Amino acid sequence: MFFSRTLIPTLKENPAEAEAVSHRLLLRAGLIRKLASGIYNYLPLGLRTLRKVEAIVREEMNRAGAQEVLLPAVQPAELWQETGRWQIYGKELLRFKDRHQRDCCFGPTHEEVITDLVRREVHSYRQLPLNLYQIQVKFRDEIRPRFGLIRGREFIMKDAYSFHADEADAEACYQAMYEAYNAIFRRCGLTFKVVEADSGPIGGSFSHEFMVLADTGEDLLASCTACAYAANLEKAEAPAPAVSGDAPPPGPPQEVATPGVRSVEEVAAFLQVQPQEIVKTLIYETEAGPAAVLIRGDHEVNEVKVRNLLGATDLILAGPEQVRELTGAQVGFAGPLGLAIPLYADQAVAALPRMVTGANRDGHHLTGVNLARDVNPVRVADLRVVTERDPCPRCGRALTILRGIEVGHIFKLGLKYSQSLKATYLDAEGREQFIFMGCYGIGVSRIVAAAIEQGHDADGIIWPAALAPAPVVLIPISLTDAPTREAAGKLHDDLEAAGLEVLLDDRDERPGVKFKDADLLGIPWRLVVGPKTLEKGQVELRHRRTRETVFVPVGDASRFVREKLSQELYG
RNA sequence: CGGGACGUGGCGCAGCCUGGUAAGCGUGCCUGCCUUGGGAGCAGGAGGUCGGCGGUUCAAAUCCGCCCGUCCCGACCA
Repeated sequence: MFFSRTLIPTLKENPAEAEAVSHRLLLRAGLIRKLASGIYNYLPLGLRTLRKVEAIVREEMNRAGAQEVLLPAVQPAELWQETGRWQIYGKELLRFKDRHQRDCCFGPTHEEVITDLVRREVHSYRQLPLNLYQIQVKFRDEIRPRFGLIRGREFIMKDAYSFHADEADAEACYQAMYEAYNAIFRRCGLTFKVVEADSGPIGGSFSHEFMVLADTGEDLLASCTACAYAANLEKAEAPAPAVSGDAPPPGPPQEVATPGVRSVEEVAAFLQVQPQEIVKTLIYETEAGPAAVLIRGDHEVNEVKVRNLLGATDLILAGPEQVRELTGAQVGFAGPLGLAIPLYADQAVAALPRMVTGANRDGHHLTGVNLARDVNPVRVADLRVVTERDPCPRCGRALTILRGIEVGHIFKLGLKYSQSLKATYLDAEGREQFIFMGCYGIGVSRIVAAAIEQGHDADGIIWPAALAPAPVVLIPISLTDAPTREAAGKLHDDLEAAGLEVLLDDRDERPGVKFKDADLLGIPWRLVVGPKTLEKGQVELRHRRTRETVFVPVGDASRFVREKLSQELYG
């Protein structure tokens, strides 16, 4: 590969539009260019890395017994209406009409299409199990695309769907995918963590996410410092608190005037109590009506847990008008006493012998409230977000909160789509059964960005060897020096003949420019050919990450690089 | 959708408050000379309807309005 003949428009300066490291470097290294918000062109080197990721994903998926297919990007509305998602999926679903005024969408995911295919073609238990995957362009009209390839609207995803005669077989496949995913991310050279995840609106009983650890990650995860427990913060379980031995307060709740004092901090300061003695009453609206959620003042509500407990699809915090209507007071003074809507309390609230709550009266709070004694029946559950102060729910040791970028997610889907789309098979006894399903996604283009978030320094990208657009860059110091030019040309040919991709920087540029670009591009190995070292029959080999430099005989360079690389790729 | 910021040659920016003599800097690009181990130097040159539309004015990159685009924060803590 010749630098001078390849479109690699590197940038000296940071583009104004890019903030995140990976976004900046993807643009500066000339790997991508933006066409519109959240929509990017992949340039030759960016595409090469993308293909590297795809190849690893393919190999491991095939190895795990999955078969590749390619499904359409444009899908008819009818299928989505059949599963009900035409209604449920919000504005993220890009909808449009074809020339016949038929409703269509650009696929954000392919459960409908694949299930439709399988229901048409699979009718017998003899055809199961089946694991079909594709590497496809998806479109999700994100509220706010950001960070370049990390949250684009158009992106490339590997999605696999498996079909089974029974749940046990689906679980075996889930396990196989779990292992395949570990292999994939390991081979990509990423530092990642597998976490328990909420299965979300896709449904299903359990699921895992694969998180690339990076400080810039959008996701928070709780990870045990001692055992293997790790979970998305949305999912992480809070330990049940010890029940207090303290007796409830002697008298009934006391109303105290707290004019203009509404936040937990203000109430704590005003009443001279600890935040953990105060209880926040959050009023939610759901499709099934309003509900109140009680959370300790020093805790945060976990809306995913609330949503799951209530079985609600729509869950939004009530606005000031609804709060007044339901509580009789403005926001800041809501409390559980006398509320005529369903009450839900976090288990930490239920463990409090006495608490301070709003009085449902402007400018007033109640002290000495006891949940069991004073309040209407309350459903108690784990409804809060865990913190680093909480112990691990499995082993009791310390938890730590990390940031990650979600690059993979595996779900056990169950019968959700096979039932709504009537995908059935006949079992050995001739009975019609719904097909059991699983689904498994990998953000292929996101991996490219995640690898950069994890691998970079002040000079540019540091690719894992497996993902680099090319493993070697070859820099001739001078093009006018015939021996240098010839030696570089020969090395280039030798390396390519040995099956290595090599980027020969044949541009008529000064060495400094080439060094800077080589660093920016993040190519793992740099071979420099120059008159000085050539006199000694040597070339210089430098490692991008460690900056370690060795001089090797010209004749040995090709073999040497190959050895170094295979060490890096295969340990 | 709410808040904030931005939009001036390919890229990064200044000029705008205080309208005219402001189309300017750096970099990149082209030509030539020179140079060649960490983004060299000199000389010459190409390239911009100042995001769009409308308004105010004798006069608009500059003031006003609308629109479009882009980025950042938020869209949950009572």
